[in-house]
Amino acid sequence: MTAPDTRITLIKTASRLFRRKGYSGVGLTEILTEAGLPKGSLYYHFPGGKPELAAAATRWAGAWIEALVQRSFEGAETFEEGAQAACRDLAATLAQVDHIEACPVLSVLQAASDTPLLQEAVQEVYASWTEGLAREARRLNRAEPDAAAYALHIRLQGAWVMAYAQQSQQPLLRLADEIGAGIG
Amino acid sequence: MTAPDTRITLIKTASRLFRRKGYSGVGLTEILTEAGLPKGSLYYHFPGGKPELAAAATRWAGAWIEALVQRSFEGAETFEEGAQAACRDLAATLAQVDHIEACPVLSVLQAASDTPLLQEAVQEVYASWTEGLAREARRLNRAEPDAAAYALHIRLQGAWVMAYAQQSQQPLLRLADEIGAGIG
DNA sequence: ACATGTGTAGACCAATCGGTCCAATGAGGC
DNA sequence: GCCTCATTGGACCGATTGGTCTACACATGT
Repeated sequence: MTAPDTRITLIKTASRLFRRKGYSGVGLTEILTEAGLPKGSLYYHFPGGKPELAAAATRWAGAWIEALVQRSFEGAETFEEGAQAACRDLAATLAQVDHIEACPVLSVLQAASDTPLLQEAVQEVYASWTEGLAREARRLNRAEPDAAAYALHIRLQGAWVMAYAQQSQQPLLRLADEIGAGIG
Repeated sequence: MTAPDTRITLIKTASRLFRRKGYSGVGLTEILTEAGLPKGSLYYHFPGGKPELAAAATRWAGAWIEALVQRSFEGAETFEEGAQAACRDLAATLAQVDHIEACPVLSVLQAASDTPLLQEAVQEVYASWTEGLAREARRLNRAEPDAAAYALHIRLQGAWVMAYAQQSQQPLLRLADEIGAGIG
């Protein structure tokens, strides 16, 4: 396995496991077993150990989600149209696998408070998301773009939590309908 | 320490720690040290061990939040008014201590998937919250009470997550303002 | 052929994990 | 005084935790 492959394999595997069981719920052994890699590789690519790996995984998954949302907004003519599409696309993506996974940021949030490296990554991803939504709001001439972006971020976050808890895409689809009905 | 005191002490201590570090992030030793109790007491009152304690803590904290929200709605004349009050009361309560704590349900969510006892408690609390909000919506003659209650639940959840992540009550206060402005 | 350096493989470590078990304690009935 | 039983105190267990360290494989340049 070439070097960059090892790194990205670790990130992907860790991200998936963290989103399913949370940062503290996953051991390094489990990550390495699933990735088919020895411990030496992990500490070679991530000298900072678990926190550094988690920070990288958070940023990677965060960027992935951001790209998904941005793609949803591409064809939209109004902010609400884009928001609806984002909800539905996110729902569809989460439902692709048997188990609906948590938001990647959420999954490491509880461990972030005493792990500066992780704390930083979390803040960065959240800020980037809100910023990305605000950019779309401005592009589509939405009134009060920052407030609208922030409100959407909060609702997406909440719906995702509910979807994860209930293991159903319904909360996200319901949110899309709400937005379509002109609420918010 | 009398028997009921021991039980409630364990529940309160566990609830606080879980909300700060998550279910998997807290060890039994830490809970017992903070509570000033030996291991024997824990397994006497909660033979099911950590999962049973966590389930009890989730239900206890869930009921506490529900009571808080219900109190917020008491003086309201419209559903929106009550919702606003709930956001502000929740924000004020969370800000009472130095560290803003996560939603008690959220804090055990990631461990619930492979712990039926916990899974059950989580579902129960969420259902009870939505139901409680719907009851208020009906009492205040809100149109489409169930949808309104569900939508508020999602927004509260999302704002709480953001408040926890940013360690600020601002997201909840902002949500209150939004609702006051007639959005949603 | 040999030196160099990047990565991999995995043994090993102290500390901590959740859980079990039993002796000691102490209040209340007799 | 003594018995009873609910409860506490804490030693102890095997498994797992995140992390360290060293030996080795292999590609590359010379």
